[in-house]
Amino acid sequence: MSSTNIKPTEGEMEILQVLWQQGDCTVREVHEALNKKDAGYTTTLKLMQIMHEKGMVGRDTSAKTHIYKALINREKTQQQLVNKMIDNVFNGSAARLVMQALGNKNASKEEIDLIKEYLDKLK
Amino acid sequence: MSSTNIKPTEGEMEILQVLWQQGDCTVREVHEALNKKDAGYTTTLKLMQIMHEKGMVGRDTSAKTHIYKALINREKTQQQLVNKMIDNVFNGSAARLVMQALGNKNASKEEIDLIKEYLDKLK
DNA sequence: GTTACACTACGAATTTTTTCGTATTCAAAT
DNA sequence: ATTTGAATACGAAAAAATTCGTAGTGTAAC
Repeated sequence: MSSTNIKPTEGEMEILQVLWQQGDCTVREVHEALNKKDAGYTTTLKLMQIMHEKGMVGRDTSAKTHIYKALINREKTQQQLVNKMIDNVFNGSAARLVMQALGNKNASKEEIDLIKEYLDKLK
Repeated sequence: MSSTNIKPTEGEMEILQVLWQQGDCTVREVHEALNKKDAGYTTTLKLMQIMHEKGMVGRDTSAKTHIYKALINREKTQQQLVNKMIDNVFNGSAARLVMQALGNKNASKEEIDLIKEYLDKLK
């Protein structure tokens, strides 16, 4: 029961996305990356401070402008969320989630090939 | 902006699961299907009443014991949630979600074959 | 040094979700 | 008819998540 079982909220996920993608960031950088018209700067700030309290992100406060970094692992977090969705939405069937994910527009031919390749490796 | 954009909460999803799987149910049936030790009967009841207000479920109140049924479409709802997760967690890549889903979770050989078959059809 | 500015801290209001206690109703068994 | 048990209705508390206003603080420019 360590860094496992951390369950980011939706708002927190958006912020983690930015941190994972862009690396360490200031609050302003994060705030601008997610350009939400419906939320002010201090909202983002507060969220990130809360995430810090929860141990999801670390920060360097040596300078006036603090630098945040994701502390929880990207893949592990994704895995958790996917597993949860498989249970919660697809009754435990990974296959059904996969098909649902591919069923709509989202998958290009390249992506599908990638997946087939991956499946062959799994076998 | 009709039945789209309905975003069930986690608790609501659990209830929808039951309704989708078992078909129409009484509150008690649902409540027992999700045997949560941490929530009483009236909690489930209230949730289902709220879902009714939101239009997620319908109910037959002609008898004393009301019968609830899911009103929102299972596949459509699943698709919504998956798409959201692809955006929110996997930066828009369906393939990455798929691989993450298959990577850890116990995807059986049968499931994997099923998926390959499915992929071939997509092409 | 003073001003101006951008940043963080903090508290609090709001909204959403979850939970439950209590009242009421209905029907079946006594 | 009365009791009893199981169901719904309702209000409201509690918890969680989101939002923002305002105050304070440090730094750079003047």
